[in-house]
Amino acid sequence: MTIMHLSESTEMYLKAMAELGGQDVIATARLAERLNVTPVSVSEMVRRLGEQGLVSHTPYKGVHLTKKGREVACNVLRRQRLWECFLYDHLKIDWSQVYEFACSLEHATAPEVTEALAGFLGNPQTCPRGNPIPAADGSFKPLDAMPLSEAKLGQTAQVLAVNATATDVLKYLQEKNILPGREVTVIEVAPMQGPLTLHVGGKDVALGLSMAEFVLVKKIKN
Amino acid sequence: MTIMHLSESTEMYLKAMAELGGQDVIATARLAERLNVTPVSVSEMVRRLGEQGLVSHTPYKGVHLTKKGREVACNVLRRQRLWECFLYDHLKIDWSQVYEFACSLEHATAPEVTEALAGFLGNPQTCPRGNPIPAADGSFKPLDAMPLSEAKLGQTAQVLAVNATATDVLKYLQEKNILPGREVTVIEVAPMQGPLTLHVGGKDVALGLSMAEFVLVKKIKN
DNA sequence: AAAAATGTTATGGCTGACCTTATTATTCCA
DNA sequence: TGGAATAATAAGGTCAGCCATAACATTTTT
Repeated sequence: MTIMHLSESTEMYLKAMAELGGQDVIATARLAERLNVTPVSVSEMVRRLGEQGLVSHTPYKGVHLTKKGREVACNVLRRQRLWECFLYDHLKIDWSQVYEFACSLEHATAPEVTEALAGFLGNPQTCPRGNPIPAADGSFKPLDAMPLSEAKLGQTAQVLAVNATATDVLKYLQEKNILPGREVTVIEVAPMQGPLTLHVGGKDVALGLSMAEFVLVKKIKN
Repeated sequence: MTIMHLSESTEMYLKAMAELGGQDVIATARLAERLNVTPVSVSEMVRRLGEQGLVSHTPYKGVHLTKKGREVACNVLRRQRLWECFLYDHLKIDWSQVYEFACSLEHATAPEVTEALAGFLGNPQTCPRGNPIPAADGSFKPLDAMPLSEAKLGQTAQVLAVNATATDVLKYLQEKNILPGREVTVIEVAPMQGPLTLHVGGKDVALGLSMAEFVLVKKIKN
């Protein structure tokens, strides 16, 4: 693997794609949203990433990670999630803030430090948000889960992971107790892309569909 | 204290000044050396830092930290050195590499993380290189030490701290056993800014004067 | 099939932190 | 005191990563 210096920005683009795409093709607009930049900026950056062989872009159809890009992205995710573990388990940083702090650290982490950290933490398999941590060799088994947004009325499911990254979103989910391990039941599905109403931890909670997309669950009943 | 985003570069300049100046006036050329940039770039940056009230510059006389600049610098040093402790004590990173890895992390560390880390580490007072760690409020008692470069022939002294930052320099000092806690005896002082010859750990070691400036010692005999 | 929405490209601009080269100012020292 | 060394300033350039605006292409919806 060629050694090259990837900028923080590059890492953020690749990570975003891994987080919200995995293998699939991703709309450039989704990237713009998640990264908080304009679509024009995404287009520019996607071209640069394409030139570096990290992504492959079919105009008007979306963009996806190449093998090389996915390797880099998994590496970034590994660092990110290991730091999340450290910040949460050892530094007792608030759950909703862990992602953003880990994100900064991630970009500044040399491979030696990453592996030493993994050892220190005991090679954890998931981060505090429930997402799997890719192995040092880049291998990565995605969760067998579905987005809560696809759950049917009456369904009870267990939250496996939260794939959101924005601190305010994480804070909201934390307050509403929509956290890994919890069980939620869908008690209402409003029409017209309206919110889901969930029963969780003895309370009813309304959750917008777009937020529900980032809550990954496993059916456990019905 | 006004909240503002200081760039990584700004932090590096201020840290460099704190490391090699403390209170004193520093020649812009020394900054250029340590930061590995041209004197012209230092001039530019010093102007910018001056405009932000972080340093005060008297042309041809040098530059020094303002109160505000020193506060920021101490904060940076605190983060830097706390990470050094973590990397060395917990991740078992090689002594000579700890500085550079900590340096990257430092710029990416939020105040909450800094303080949580300090707590986790048990509020250490010195970093693995022997330098004192400024307190959270910015207070900072410098070492009562002299540079080894000023030691006289025949002098025996104990190394208190190593103020070098370049990994190759640290590696050299590590190999030669010039480390905090060690005792060194000056057995020769070559003329014309020539090297010192030291006796340390049963061996004789030659040390250039400029490197010796970054080894801080306390006289213990003669 | 036309209109609306979405995605892409082109152009030009900005910022921070560097760089080089050349000129000018100051300080130091013999 | 005059030349050498050092420091500062000026002018112009680069690069990444963003921005806005506008034109154009494609896809989706009606």
